[in-house]
Amino acid sequence: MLINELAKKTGLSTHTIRFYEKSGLIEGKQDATVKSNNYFHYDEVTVEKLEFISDAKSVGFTIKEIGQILDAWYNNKFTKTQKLEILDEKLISLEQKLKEIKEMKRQILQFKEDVLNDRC
Amino acid sequence: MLINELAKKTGLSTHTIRFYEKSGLIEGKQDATVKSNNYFHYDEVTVEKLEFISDAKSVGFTIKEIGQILDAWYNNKFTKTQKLEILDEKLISLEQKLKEIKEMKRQILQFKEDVLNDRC
DNA sequence: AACAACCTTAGAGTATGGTCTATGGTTGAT
DNA sequence: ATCAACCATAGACCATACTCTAAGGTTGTT
Repeated sequence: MLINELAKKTGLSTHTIRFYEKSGLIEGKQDATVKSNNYFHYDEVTVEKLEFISDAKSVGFTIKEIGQILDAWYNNKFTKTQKLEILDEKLISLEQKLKEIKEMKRQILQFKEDVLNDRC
Repeated sequence: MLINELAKKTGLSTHTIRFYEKSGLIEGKQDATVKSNNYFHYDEVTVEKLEFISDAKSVGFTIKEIGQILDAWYNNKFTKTQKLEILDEKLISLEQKLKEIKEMKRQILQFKEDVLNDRC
């Protein structure tokens, strides 16, 4: 599929998709047999990747971190051990985020108590 | 205390503290009886606020959102009902974040499985 | 008095993550 | 052949959240 269809499928703008491509998160392919244009083609894996990118962004991962995860999963530029290391590192940071969010919830619930009891 | 001591107590730079002050998150007081300078003084509540700001930032709240929470807690520019509304809104967004992070954890564990079983 | 170590404001500069515009070429339906 | 709707690249512009620099004043110790 071309970029417009990819945009429609993922809900991202073509601008954003191009930005992610420039950032190395995804990659389209040009058809060597076609010489009249230089259009890029994207596959279903790219759709999956973009969906993952959206999810990963909303949990606070940076573009760089997301690139690492995608490389660990889809690419062969890392050894098995390196891939596992990267993924474990991300799991640890997710655990950390979970802890922080739970603590923040606790704190905001306390704020609510204070408001309810006119203590502030 | 003056800004330098505040910085040491909170681990934030004076630059960052001034940025937060300009953003309306905290507020120092000038001593009206002293005319030779215009130094700002900060109290223990400001220390607490800055600690909260750091925590709130790490769970992904923006400066604007943090300002709202602090206003809901410390200020009287909102009614009780409005305060509770703001805090509930933040609790909902924290729940949402928790869900997203758990889902991301699940996904990365799946990636790990795939790597371990040479499926990628 | 002189010096380090503080204080202030104003504004410039940086990194991240987009978002938009300009320019020019291609495709496909009429 | 022409026109809307696409495609590509390059680079400008934006918001957020800092981070730093410049310029000038104050304080406290020697």
